[in-house]
Amino acid sequence: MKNRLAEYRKKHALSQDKLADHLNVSRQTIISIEKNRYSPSLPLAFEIAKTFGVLIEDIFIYEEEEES
Amino acid sequence: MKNRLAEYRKKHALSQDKLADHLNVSRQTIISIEKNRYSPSLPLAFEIAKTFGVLIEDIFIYEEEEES
DNA sequence: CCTTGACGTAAAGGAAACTTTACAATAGAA
DNA sequence: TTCTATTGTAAAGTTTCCTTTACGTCAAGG
Repeated sequence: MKNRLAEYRKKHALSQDKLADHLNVSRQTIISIEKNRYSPSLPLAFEIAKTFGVLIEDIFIYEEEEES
Repeated sequence: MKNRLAEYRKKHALSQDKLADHLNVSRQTIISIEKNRYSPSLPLAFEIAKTFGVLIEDIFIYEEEEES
């Protein structure tokens, strides 16, 4: 799973902190998603997409993941 | 968060068991999502949408949730 | 009847997502 | 230089997602 969160965030001139506030999550969560440490929950993915006025599919690019 | 998983599953003539197998998750997971006990992870949401050839937004309908 | 398939519940345990706190590094502005 | 904003790391704890196991119900077919 790739994502373009940092890209969209910068395009909208938001800091990680401001975005986290807006989404009601911690800054750590934003960092973790941007750095691809994990995927957001589906509700959070919806909130993110809504924030930028796009589809979930525009920000999050799904690719088969290798299983552990 | 509403979802139309059961609807899409039936439209494709799949049992919960077959769908679970196809998605590599347990039948409990399918039941829990259909019965709205929780939302799927984003990767699973992608797999589900892919299975039915639609967008995540077609199956999962986001609505502001009341916070505990 | 009895069996089988499909759907449902419950509970305990593990894994993934998210929080809070604390601290470090850099860049730009005063 | 010093201050502030921004991004980053790490660790410990909670909540949500998902698994496994076991069992209950109902309908359809033998």
